[in-house]
Amino acid sequence: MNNKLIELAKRRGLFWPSFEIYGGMSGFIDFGPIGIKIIDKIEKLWRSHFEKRHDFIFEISTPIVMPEIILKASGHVEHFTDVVLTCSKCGRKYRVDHIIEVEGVEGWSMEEIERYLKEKGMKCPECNGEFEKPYKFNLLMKTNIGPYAGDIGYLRPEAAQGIFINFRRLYELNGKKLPFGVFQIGKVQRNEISPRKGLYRMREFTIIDLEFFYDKENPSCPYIKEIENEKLRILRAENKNNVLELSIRELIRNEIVLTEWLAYFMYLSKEFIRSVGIDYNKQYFLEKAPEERAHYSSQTFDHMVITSDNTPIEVAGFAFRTDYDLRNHSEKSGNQLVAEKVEGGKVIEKFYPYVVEPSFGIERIFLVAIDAAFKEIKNRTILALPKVISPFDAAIATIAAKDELMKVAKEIYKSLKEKSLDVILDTSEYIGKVYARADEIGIPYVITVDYQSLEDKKVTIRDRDTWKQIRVNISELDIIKALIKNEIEFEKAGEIFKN
RNA sequence: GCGACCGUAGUCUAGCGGUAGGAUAUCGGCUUCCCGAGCCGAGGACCCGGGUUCAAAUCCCGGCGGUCGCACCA
Repeated sequence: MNNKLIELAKRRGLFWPSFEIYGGMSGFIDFGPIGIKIIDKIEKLWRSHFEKRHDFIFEISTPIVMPEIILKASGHVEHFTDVVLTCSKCGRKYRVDHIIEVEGVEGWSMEEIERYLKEKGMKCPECNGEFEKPYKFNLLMKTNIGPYAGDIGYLRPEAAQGIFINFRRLYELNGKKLPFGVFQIGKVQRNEISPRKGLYRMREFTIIDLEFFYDKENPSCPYIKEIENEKLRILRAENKNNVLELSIRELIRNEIVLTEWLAYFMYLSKEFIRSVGIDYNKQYFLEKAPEERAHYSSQTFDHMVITSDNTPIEVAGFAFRTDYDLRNHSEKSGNQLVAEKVEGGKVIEKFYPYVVEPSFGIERIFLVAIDAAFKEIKNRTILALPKVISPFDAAIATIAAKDELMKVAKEIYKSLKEKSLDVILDTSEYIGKVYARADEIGIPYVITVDYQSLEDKKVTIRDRDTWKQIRVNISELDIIKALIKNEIEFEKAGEIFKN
């Protein structure tokens, strides 16, 4: 990631490494006042794409700590554990299933693995050295719930399980109708072996998991018709060299995407990621090969974004979880997490709904958004964020730090706040500095009170991207709302202003 | 976890055995001032611990972090 962007982030309060005064700890990031505002707007924008335009998608919130039994049922305790083999000679580490290619090796005890290695005389494939004793590495963060050591808890590695285990209630709340989707936004933890690359691989991060439940015998998505000609860029698992550009119709007809709903959500995701400032041609969906997929998934696409230094970053995942989770939790809990088929007022069948899961990493979306927005023009740094995710709608400045100008600026600040505009007052400095500072954190507009404002009750609005200015009546400043939504052209929003 | 490099004000950086310097940011003063403007003034730093030395930011050892490469990445 761009060093200048990191420096900007620390200097202007977007984010910085956590626990700094005690030396720090990689994999954790603190978000500052400006970073949080951007994150908040990204979440709002996500809601406007996925929640607000559907009446069958709603939000819940469940605990971060989970009793062990839940993550055992979900398969995470078993599958999130890697048995690692270390070569005593060259120090390379391998996952045991990469060395011992025997069905069910994940279930073996450490002793069994050690005996097998000895019997077969297996050595390090790189240097032919002997292996050390195998050991388990679990990516789940472990804790105890209450005072008894036997009550093991884990910090959730995904927000999904909190939704699955509530299926019965959620299904009831939706009037026992399918399909419907439930999401939650929250922190999750994964004990990564060696987190790197700043914001990219974190031990704690914010996820949006959307679990969408539908009847597999009625799998069609009514929105597909509207979007079937829209194209997605796809990288197939069997041919990772060529990005294919395929329409939604082709993806479904050729069974490249196995379910209509998954294709629909992938389309929404493309639009969402575009709205945070990422061009179509910097996005693609990467199909995961069977051995690359999570244990619960029958098909997975990763939504990738190519950053300014040409690195692909996974910002979202689309998994076809089938009935894996509801089935497992039903069997392990003894509760029937099922939907009902009713005919003539009678329940004639109970079944497990199928699940497709769009899952988003907020910090990564934040990362690609600021990366794409970062520009250097004429020795100036500009974070050209889309206006909807800018930390503020506008800054209010004065041409000089004079009391009579400040008074007007404060009145404007107060009245725009009352009109629900997200504004900040920055009146203490030379105007060029205010503009530069506003540019650096991506504020799209700066409203400036000058001496003439005292006479004509007008102020200038300066545009971040063009540096053009218009002059508008103070009483009409809520035109900023229309400007933010791109409902009106900047130069038509007021009189052109020139010095 | 292994290897290489690195850790100095909020930020960027100079110093590499002898008073820790600059830029920028911050604070105060002046400045009728539309793109990091100018002048004056102020405060602010050697990651932690141990060792060598008359003297350590500097050399050595250990720790903690970071960057990159290898490995790992549900």
